[in-house]
Amino acid sequence: MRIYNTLTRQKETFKPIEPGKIRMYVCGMTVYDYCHLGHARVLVAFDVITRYLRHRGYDVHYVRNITDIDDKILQRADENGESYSELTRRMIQAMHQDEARLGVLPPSEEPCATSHIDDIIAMIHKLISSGHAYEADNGDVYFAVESFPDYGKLSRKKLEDLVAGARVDVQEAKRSPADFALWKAAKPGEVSWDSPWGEGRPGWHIECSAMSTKCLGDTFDIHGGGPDLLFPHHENEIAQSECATGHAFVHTWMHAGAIRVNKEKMSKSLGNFFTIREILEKYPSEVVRYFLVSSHYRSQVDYSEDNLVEAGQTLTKLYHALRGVIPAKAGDVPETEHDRAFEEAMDDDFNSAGAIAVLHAVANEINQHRRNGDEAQAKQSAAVLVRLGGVLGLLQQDPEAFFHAGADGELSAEYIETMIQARADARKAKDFAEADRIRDELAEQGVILDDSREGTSWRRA
RNA sequence: GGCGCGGUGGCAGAGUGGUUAUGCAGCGGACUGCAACUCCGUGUACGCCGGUUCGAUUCCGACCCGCGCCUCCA
Repeated sequence: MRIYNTLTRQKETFKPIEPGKIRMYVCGMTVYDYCHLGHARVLVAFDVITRYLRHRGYDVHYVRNITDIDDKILQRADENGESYSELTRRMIQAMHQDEARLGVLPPSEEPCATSHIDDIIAMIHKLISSGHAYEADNGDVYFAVESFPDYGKLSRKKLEDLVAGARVDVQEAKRSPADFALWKAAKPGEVSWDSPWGEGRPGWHIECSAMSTKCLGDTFDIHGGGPDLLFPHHENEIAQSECATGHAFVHTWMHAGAIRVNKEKMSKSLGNFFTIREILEKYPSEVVRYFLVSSHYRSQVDYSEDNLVEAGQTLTKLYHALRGVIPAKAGDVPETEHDRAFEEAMDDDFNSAGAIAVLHAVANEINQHRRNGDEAQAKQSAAVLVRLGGVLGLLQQDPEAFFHAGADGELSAEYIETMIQARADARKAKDFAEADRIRDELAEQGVILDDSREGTSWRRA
């Protein structure tokens, strides 16, 4: 299996530190607002990666953190007139709902920053005593970037360039402009924790270093996250962790690609981001997941109406192959050439787009068997399709449920069934004008009818 | 300015030194009361210019264009 490592900028043959086991950490979200599409991309990407690694027989310990204390959380809670903990409680709950709807399995562990203040303080303490951090005049504690010769190895930045750059926040209290906060002194009235350096709270980067090493050890296999975390967040994590533990931090760094919206960068500052729940009002959740999985996790994807509609059409085709076929029992279906082709694609840096092409080949095979009247073979192939789809977190619904799922305000299933019966009566009486009128009427309301020997089934457009 | 990624057919999106990606859409045929679904067939491709090679979309170099990070953001 080969995985692209951001640290070396190339695909490498993957070898776990401990045979058969994989320790993975992914930066989760800061819970001050609902999850947006960018979060969905990272969530789904690492969900597919975890599912595939497990499919390959690895015991995966997947840790994804929650940042539940930071400036944005305090600011938002203040605006809302609620406590920071009430805000984060609500947002964590919402995140779990969104995840579940996208078919994202929960991580093995989900540590929160505020539950690990002791570990964070212990790590800062180590950094100060080893000369990698210092307490500044303003009460903050900073990491001394110049004390770590490897600083910049992940993002390939040179310290002199960063220091010379105009965008670095120059603060009097810092020794070097590129130094970053490990501990922030509390302002009056702010929520805070006691520490050797006075009341305050952790900086953003330190929690990930403290929690990842706490949960997974000084050195672990994979660390992932969104594309914009590469610098400074992950660069800083490396500096903190390697200085504190004296060991290499992470073997393989993985970063998902960015999401664009109608060919424009999606970002907080542009205000053009969509939350997952907004998107799920317009499209079925599995269509959104299919859209995300149908391109490689590192590529940039463009969210647009056209692209989502196409994803829906394609997923519909796959479910059509499964409709009316009861898959054979998984245990009765030996590995096929499709399984091998699927794994060949996924072994190459999780090429889910290539893997989906295999799904289409299997669907085509089901349809051919059915056309040839070979139900037994169709059941076998259907089992393969469900098995491989499951590795991507797709095609696990009952096909009828997928076709019938509708939003509020759409025609009810009962009404549709009644109309189908009326049309069947008309057809029996050879009153095709009436039959077509009913079909057209339903079509106008977004319901498409499919006739077959067994009767008429329906789906929503 | 510094660092990095990419330009594939109408669209989406893989991949490869010589042989079909795949999907959506289109066209022709079969099936159907007519459709839908499905099946069969079919067209359109690798930004530009050089180089290496028997042969390059695939390797190398220059150029053009797009994008990302360098600032809170996944």
